[in-house]
Amino acid sequence: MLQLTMTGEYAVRAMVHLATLPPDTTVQIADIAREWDVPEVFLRKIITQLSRNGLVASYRGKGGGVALGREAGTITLLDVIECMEGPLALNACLTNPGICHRIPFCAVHAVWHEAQIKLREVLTSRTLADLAGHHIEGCQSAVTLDAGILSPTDPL
Amino acid sequence: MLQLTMTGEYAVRAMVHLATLPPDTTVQIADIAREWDVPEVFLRKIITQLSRNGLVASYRGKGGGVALGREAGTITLLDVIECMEGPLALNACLTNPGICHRIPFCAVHAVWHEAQIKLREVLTSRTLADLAGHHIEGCQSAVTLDAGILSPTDPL
DNA sequence: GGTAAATGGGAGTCCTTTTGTCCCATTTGG
DNA sequence: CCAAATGGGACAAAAGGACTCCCATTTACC
Repeated sequence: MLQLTMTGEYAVRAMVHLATLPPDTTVQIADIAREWDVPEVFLRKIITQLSRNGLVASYRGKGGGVALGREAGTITLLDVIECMEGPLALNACLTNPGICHRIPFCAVHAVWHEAQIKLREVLTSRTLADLAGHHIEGCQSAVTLDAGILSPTDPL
Repeated sequence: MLQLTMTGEYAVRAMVHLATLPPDTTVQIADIAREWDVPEVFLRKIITQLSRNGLVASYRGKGGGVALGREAGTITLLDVIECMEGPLALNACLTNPGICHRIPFCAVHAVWHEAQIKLREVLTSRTLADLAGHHIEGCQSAVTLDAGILSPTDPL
């Protein structure tokens, strides 16, 4: 299917969570799992993978936990997704040219190529810092909503 | 996975094939299957689905076959893909808002929304007429290559 | 009418991927 | 040493993808 998997989705949630914390703060996987509705043991696998690629730093032993592996401003959404799902390939012919023997005269291939470039552009245009910032703002808006200062129907 | 399925890929091949034919020409499914390396029985299922949505017109009985259901210029790549794979949804939260209880303050959701719009733009920017045209040109280039007028290393 | 040639449709098979779980090893602070 | 944390391998259930089989239906032509 042309859709992000739960693995990728969960990874993004975890990374956004980490990005909202003050730099170098560590948090435990169980806490992330609880707050973002992710099965804990599964999230452990996911974070291990992120850790192997340097996107998160993990600390074992009592008092350990995980933190962002690099500065939030240097990690894009695409980084997280490709870490879990492998290189982006909207169509198999984009990574494995041998599959389609009609390249180089396949016009469809060119369209997929263009589509993939556009998708990459969007997915690399926001860093975790951006996403975390908006997330925090959004939460504050929500709190404001709860406080009744804004009507629930007001546009954000 | 974030990738087109074989079902969608085969459907595109078949539609491009139909679009290269003169208007209202019918061809048999077995012929398309043979020429484009698609399992015939499987392609029959795919074309049935395209037929149900009016993208192809099918004629049963001896001497029957299939043809384009509408003018090639009115059918986009997205039409074909969505016919086979359902509505485009890069992330589940785009079609099923209830899944993510953090909307409307989820910044990631907004990114997926933008990415999907861009992807739709590309996939709707080319009709089968465009693709068939380029396909024919490409084939002619290939023929020219075969004739030895151009070197195989010459850029197309 | 009968037969051959074409698409239509339901059911089912096989395989891979996804989405997890279980259990235990390893690390580390107190 | 013990409790608390991550790491890793094996495994399991469920879903989805990629087909096949069998037969029904339609139609042209003799």
